[in-house]
Amino acid sequence: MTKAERTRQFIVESVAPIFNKKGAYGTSLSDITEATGLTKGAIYGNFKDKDNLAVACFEHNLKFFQKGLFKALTTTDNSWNKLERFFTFYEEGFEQVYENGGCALMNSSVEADDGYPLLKERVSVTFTNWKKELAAVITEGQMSGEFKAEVHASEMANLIIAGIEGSILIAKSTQNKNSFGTTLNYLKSIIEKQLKQ
Amino acid sequence: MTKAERTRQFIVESVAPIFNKKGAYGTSLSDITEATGLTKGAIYGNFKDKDNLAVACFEHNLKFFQKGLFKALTTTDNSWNKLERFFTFYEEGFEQVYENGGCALMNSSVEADDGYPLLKERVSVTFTNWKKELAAVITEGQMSGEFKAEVHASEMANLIIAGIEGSILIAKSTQNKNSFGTTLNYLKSIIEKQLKQ
DNA sequence: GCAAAAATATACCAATTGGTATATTTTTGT
DNA sequence: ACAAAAATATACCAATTGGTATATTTTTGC
Repeated sequence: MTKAERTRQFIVESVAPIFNKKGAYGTSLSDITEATGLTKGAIYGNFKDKDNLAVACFEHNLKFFQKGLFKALTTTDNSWNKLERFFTFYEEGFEQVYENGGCALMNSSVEADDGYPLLKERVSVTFTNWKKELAAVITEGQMSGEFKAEVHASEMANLIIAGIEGSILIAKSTQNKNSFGTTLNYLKSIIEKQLKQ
Repeated sequence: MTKAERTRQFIVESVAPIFNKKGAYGTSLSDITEATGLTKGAIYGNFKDKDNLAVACFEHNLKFFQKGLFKALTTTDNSWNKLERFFTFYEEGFEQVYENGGCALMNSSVEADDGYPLLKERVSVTFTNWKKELAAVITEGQMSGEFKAEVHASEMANLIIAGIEGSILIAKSTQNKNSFGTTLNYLKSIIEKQLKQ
């Protein structure tokens, strides 16, 4: 690992939480130099411009989430246990998400709504993939006879994701951490009723 | 209605959609003067500063929503019909919300997360009130025997709001308008099963 | 229709923004 | 350990930012 690579990573790790909290518009270069202790020269030596740094930070913020998703859904377990692991991952990871400025997907989506076409597209694709992966687990459970056949898998996947994102939003906004876990568990219990034979 | 009041309203109406799309950080004074055709002098003659204008715009963006909520929930109808009206209001109003830059509550919440303590507080209170009003309708339905007694009203209210907000987020992000209505209806059908005796 | 008052425009301000050319320091392979 | 290369710091840039003092225009009550 070369010096440059280490510095790049150091910058991303230092700046990613700030971008997530303040947004790309809201984070200034002085925020960045202050957080890293580096000068503009060093920043621009490692990243072409602020937009490129913003995307790198988004990817970094997303990695944590993607790993958890992957770990939960790619097990040899039965389908409901996969979904349950998925819910547990969110429950356990929420504290960190909360302290880190909330869900990077939501934040980036809201900010990239106007302008930032690159980031906007990245967010859109991530949502779509997330939906697909969840829907696949549901379909799989239907094929094996574990889940009810009449459930519309992709609608259900959409609702689960919506419920999670909305719960994060409310918990953050009302500064009520506990409300997330409560709502998530309630959602889980309803989903379970809907899915299980 | 004095000239100043008319101008204030004109400014808010012209600028509110921009604030909702670009955010308070992202909207510059030149955006504002350009959109209104007025000069800085006129803007600052009517609003103390940008923050005050931002709050006024937020209130304006919220009015539409609050009126609909009020209309849906304050009828002499039975409780489920109230909730159904509520869902219908969102379904019908979504087009406008979509074109206007999304849910003002969500956008403001995400942006006001860091800084903007005044706006942050306004958003928090609005969410809390929304939750209370929904929960009250559910409790009312339980008292009259229309809804199942074992349902936890405020958890259910939280889940409904989370589902709606999350659905807006996904629909906007993936630029799939239809997904909102589909998810909303699915949510409604599940809630109905949970609530009705 | 005419002063007084209110609203708006003009012309400015310091501070900050993202970004860059160049000088200096630090890493690197040998 | 030393020269070449890479990384970082310094010093600058034009443009834009939010904001204001003052001049001008428009509205208002009489």
